[in-house]
Amino acid sequence: MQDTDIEIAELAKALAHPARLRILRLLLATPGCIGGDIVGAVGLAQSTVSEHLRILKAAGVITGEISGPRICYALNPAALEPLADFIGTLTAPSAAVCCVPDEKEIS
Amino acid sequence: MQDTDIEIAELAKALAHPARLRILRLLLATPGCIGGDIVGAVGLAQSTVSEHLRILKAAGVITGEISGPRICYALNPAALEPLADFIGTLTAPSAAVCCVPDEKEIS
DNA sequence: TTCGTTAATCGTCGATAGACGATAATAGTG
DNA sequence: CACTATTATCGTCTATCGACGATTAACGAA
Repeated sequence: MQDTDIEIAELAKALAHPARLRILRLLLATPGCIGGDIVGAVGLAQSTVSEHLRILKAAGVITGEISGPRICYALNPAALEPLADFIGTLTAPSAAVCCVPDEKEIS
Repeated sequence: MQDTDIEIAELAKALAHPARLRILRLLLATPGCIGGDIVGAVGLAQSTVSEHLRILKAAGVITGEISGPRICYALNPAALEPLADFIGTLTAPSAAVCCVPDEKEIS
């Protein structure tokens, strides 16, 4: 159970910064690819934003795909499942499962 | 939206440590009050555990009630709702609501 | 190939987190 | 009141985070 907790803690740490939440919201609101627009949107230095993107990528929350000279970032919400499950366990001690059991392959 | 992100980041930070996750699991598995049993369970120094408990309490994730010479800690899962909502927004861009609709007003 | 654009990396700095032992503070008991 | 048990706080240390400027790497276009 310890490595699971470590994994969940890593995910939570990835979300534990307003700038990273902002980036995720930005990616959610922008279905297409955006590259350095993130830098302008969060109002931080380019290197700082790159570091935040690296952290999010390392946690698996986003994916980066090279698209010409820039990089297309996209959300990977499935990576957050362990964290979501943990929160769900805490918030719903009685009604454990509420959703469809496998939403992995939807398309 | 910024203060919301800060609040969510604070919640995520509270979960961003294996020892704190362990404490939360312990509280979930122990409906009754436990005090210093947490210290023995997590295997850290008493002062360190007290600090983790303080962080969790500051985030509102747990509550502490004085019960004689010891303190009864209890989960307060409702405090995690902003974080859970955020994750839900990311993970379910299309199917927004999947659960019981009466928990909060779904917006 | 050379240039311009974009992203990642490096080095550095200050601030914060995390751990510990030691020391208070609190509450019940004799 | 004195004593014990439990918890919180303090002081200190190391490690990590977060931000920045500067530099480097990768790629398309001229």
